[in-house]
Amino acid sequence: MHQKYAFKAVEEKWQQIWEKVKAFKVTEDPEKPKFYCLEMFPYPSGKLHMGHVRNYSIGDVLARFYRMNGYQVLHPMGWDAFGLPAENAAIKNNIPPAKWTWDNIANMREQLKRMGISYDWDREVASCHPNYYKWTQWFFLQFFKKGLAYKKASHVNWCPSCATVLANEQVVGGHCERCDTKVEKRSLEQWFFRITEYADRLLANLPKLTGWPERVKVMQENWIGRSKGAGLVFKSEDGHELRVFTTRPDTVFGVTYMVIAPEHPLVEELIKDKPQAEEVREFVKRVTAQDDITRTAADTEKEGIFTGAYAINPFNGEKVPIWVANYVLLGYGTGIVMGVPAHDQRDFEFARKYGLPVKVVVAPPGETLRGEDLEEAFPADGVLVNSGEFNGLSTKEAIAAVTKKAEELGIGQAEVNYRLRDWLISRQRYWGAPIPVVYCDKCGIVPVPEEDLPVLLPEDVRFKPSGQSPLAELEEWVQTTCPSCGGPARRETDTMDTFVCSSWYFMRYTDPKNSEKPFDREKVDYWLPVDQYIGGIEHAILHLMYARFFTMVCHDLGLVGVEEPFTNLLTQGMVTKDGFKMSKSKGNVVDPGYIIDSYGADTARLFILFAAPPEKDLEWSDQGVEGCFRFLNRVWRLAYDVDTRVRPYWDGTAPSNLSNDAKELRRKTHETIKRVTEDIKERFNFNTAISALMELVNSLGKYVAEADPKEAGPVVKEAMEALLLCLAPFAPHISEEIWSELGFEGSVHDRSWPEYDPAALVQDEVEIVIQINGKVRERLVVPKGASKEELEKAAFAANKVQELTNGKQVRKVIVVPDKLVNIVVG
RNA sequence: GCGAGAGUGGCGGAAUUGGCAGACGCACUAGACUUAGGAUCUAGCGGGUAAAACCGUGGGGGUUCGAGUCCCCCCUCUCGCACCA
Repeated sequence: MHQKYAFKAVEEKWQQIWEKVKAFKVTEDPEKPKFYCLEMFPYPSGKLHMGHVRNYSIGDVLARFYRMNGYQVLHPMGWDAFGLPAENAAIKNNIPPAKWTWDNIANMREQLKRMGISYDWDREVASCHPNYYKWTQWFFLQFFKKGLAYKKASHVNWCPSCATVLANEQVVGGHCERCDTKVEKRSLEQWFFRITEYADRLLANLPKLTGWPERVKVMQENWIGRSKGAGLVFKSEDGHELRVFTTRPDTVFGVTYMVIAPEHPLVEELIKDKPQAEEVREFVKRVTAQDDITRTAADTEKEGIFTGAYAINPFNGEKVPIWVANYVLLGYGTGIVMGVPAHDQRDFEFARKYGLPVKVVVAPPGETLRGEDLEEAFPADGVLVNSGEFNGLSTKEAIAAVTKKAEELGIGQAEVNYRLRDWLISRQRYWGAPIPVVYCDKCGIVPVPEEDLPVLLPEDVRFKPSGQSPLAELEEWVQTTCPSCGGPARRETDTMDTFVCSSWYFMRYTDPKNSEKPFDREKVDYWLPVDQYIGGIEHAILHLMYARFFTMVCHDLGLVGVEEPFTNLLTQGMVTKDGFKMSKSKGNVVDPGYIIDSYGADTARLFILFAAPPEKDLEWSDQGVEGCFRFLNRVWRLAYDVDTRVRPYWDGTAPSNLSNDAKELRRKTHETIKRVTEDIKERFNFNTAISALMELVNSLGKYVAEADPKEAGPVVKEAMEALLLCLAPFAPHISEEIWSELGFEGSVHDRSWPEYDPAALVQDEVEIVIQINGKVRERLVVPKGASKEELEKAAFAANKVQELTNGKQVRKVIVVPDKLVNIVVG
């Protein structure tokens, strides 16, 4: 064994061996329990960053741990390879997106291999490969057949910088989730997935996801935003239907005006021939020009204008004015709201501003409220007043009664509304999976037949600096024949949102080479659900909700048995430096490649796991890395010492009368096994698992230096073996090298995870604490398991205790065996 | 404003069931080895004191023999949502 820890040689050696023998290849084995360990696949930007290192190091610990525990472990890796950066690079450097992407993949694959992550590389997928996106397109066709994919015109989010539309989920605070540009509204015809049809299931299943962080579930719940209420139909004087959604149908007698969203198509109808028409048009123009953030901020001043039209309240026949106002959104409910100022704070503010009447219809039991006296709305439950036949009912009763009445009159029904919108999946971009549809003058929208898939993305394209997709201008690609009538037709030139590609990759991993179908039912059912999914919190809504939706659809299509894809979810924290997320613009990026070159992959992995628990943010520390490097060097020196001095004697059996030091080391060994096992399996606290290993190394080092090698042999062997086995998931290369150098058999990674011996943990003696009035005054070493009486006696026998209790009255003595004695004196 | 989470040495963080606060690591200090030390080893390392006492887990109160941990009130920070009818 070399005296010096040559990490570079060690890591390269084992990486080559593992690759050659395909150490981490896995297949289905119904005899064994399975563990599907998945890390979110990366966008191939070209270089690994520390967030990746953290993500994959966490996953690799679990994968290796469960493998050693006898599981068939599926641990795959692939590439979320479509997306805009490839196009930007193409424009900037004149490299085709495909080449740029594949070069990046090659680089990053090399870096991952240098990290020593235990992937089954035979299962690698890349979403930009025709063998993959063929099936993405196939899914689109299945969705289309089921009516879950459809095209419609609507007001959509447009990112001027990305030159494409975005899904609602990809707009964060009015800005593009990707590039942070302010998003605009455009009226366009686009493809959607009908995710709203699954809103209830997506919501209902959330409580079942017990292995998910609470906050992710809350975020999804808020995003889906279910509210129960009623749909009611009002009519304008000239006969237009005004459908509203309300969560408070009980307040319908309190309606004193109606409000319609400025963008609502009905506005034009209502103001026709009205003297206010021009004024209203100008108002609409002004409001719609505002960006969404200002428009929807809670503190934006409510503004409105009377349309000149009136509506009739179907419940009491009252005639109320119809207004247009900025606080009503076209995108939620019906875009029309009944104004009940007495019981809704927004309506109240609006009514006060424009002098509209405030009519109280709900009051606290036994009290009277007067609309003109109110200083704010009364939104709480109460008893109905001024509401005709419904007077005297409670809010709850009235909601039911009014809804029922509306049904009888044929003017409404109970309704559930969602904040969730359908998923806009078209992108006006080139580097994505083409939507497999053609437009025929005769037949209209025609899906491409399954046997014609994939619709290949032409790779020989030229980019203009304008940022526009070159697909639309590629006439030879756009022009095609209609699969239905054979006549001339034009291809859809939009591609799919990359989140579509990433919504099913975890299923493809189970059968990545299948050319007949996206994946085999038996294989996917063997592996799914993913037992542990690991990734960043930024996907709490986006990817994680889309993937759940996709899995449900696949379930309904009979493609997979499960409805929920991810049993346990771990959201890792950010890697920061100087308190900020690492980013090029901040100039605080630490390159993993540099760390691996300078200290090795084992050190990099160890540091990133040791510095903080996985869910928390992790502050990068160059000195912390040094510390971990020093630790691995200590492990190496320890192994070297053991190899030269103890190993010749370690194959005998341990004497039955071990010295106290030897016993203590055995205890430490087994305690370490216990702690590391529990920290990995039950708590994901890799930082404390590593500190336990450090403690073992410290004890072992001390023992080896002091003990007689002949006596120490077997005990040291046991400790060393446990150390290497427990260290293997964290620092796989050095563990493997020392394992083999010390003459242990086979690969450390093929060995069973060690079990601790409870007998070795038992101590003959324990140190207990003697407290007086709750303060520690003395420590005593007593036989383990001593009785309460014995402990009390021993405590009072101690000099210090006698001194301090002398002349005082002992009021109470609390004895906790093997822990403490607390003497209360007064 | 609403919801979730957090607040412990100079720093990252431990403390799993209410029972020795600060494991482990970093930084720092002293010493050893050395031509040298940014290597390695030994010792120390919350504040305070000559040593003790004493003080100490964001602040205040409470329960308890005993509270970082449980309860109530408050402060600060982070994240999410925010005119959703």
